[in-house]
Amino acid sequence: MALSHAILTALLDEELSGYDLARKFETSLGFFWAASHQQIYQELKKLSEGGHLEASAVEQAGRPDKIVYRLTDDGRRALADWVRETSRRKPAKDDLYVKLYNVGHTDPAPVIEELKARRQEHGERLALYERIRARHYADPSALPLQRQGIFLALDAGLRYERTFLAWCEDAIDLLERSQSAP
Amino acid sequence: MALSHAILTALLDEELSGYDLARKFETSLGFFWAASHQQIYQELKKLSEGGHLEASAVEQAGRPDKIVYRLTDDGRRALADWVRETSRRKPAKDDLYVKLYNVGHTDPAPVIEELKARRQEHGERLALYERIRARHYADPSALPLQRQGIFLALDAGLRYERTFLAWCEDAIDLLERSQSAP
DNA sequence: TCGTCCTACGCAATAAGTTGCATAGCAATC
DNA sequence: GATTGCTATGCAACTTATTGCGTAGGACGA
Repeated sequence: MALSHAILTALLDEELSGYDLARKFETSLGFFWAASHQQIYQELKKLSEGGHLEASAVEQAGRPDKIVYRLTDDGRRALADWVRETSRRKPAKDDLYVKLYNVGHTDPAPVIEELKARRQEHGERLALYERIRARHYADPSALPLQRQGIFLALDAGLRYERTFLAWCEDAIDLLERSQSAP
Repeated sequence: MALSHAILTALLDEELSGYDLARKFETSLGFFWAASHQQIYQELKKLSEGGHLEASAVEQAGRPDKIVYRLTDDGRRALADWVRETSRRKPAKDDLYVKLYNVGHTDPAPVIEELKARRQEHGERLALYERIRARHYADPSALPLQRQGIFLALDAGLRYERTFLAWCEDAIDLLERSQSAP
């Protein structure tokens, strides 16, 4: 009951094709709720059948035709209902933490390597978030309400990446020190 | 390919029944990889059939009999192989962020309520992590390697909760200010 | 013209996770 | 003696997500 709501959310302001949505889920909303194109197309079909979306075929010149989806009143209502429901937090579910539990039983070197790869990856993501913030959300309190919500999600992402990055550094330090002086 | 490895990891040092594992997954490892008892029992069956675990029935007096599982050499090897593989990060997938994207289109009040509930929840989790650290991991660099990995996971959890909590406060502030002075 | 890339949509199989229900022994308590 | 609660295990149905593959049109450059 979740990807469907993310899709409805993505269609709040604009009508999009499955392809457009798939691209959108590679950035923005996709930072907080990832989905592959296969999943998206399936979900779109269900949502249309359920009356939450309305599909219309659009002929295009110079490229394949497409199907564009837009929110129905029903869909808009269902989404608003969902926002009103309370949701539960989900545990992190990151392999890395499980791997850390293995550190005493297995060579820590590959885990250290993975930590370094993550440091790189999260550093890049952090830089990306920072660029987005500088470009679009420089003065949060001046934003209209609609953009404030998105800013807050971005801000959560920013803080998360920063925190993870700092942890990574310390984790690498600790494990490398233990390895060189056992 | 993930819960199975979490289960193997949980069985590194001790042999446990499905019931024991289910309880273990409510704390410690479960903070980083949640699983229900149904999932655990199914996975245990698969892992035994695959030769990664060995099952033995244990008769008990005063309570129902149980089945205890222990790692086979094969399982230990498979686990070590998995630790050596590199894994990818997973996106957060928290409903809350998707809901924030709805804030301009819907009444923000229920989202603010949810933020407050989360503040409470994450505050409690943080306090729990802090108690665990004070009790068992007061001096990280003095720990044996095996405990260091677990400490690092705990430390990641600690930092995450602290960061989330601070974000929550700021998010509530921002949204409440916007609401009272639109 | 051949290969590659982008747009655009989809199927099928499998894996992973959730929800609801069921069973059963024993202990303690009311 | 009936209810509640803990230990202990499981089935069945369903939803959600992943992986791999397939089709097809047009653009663009070598």
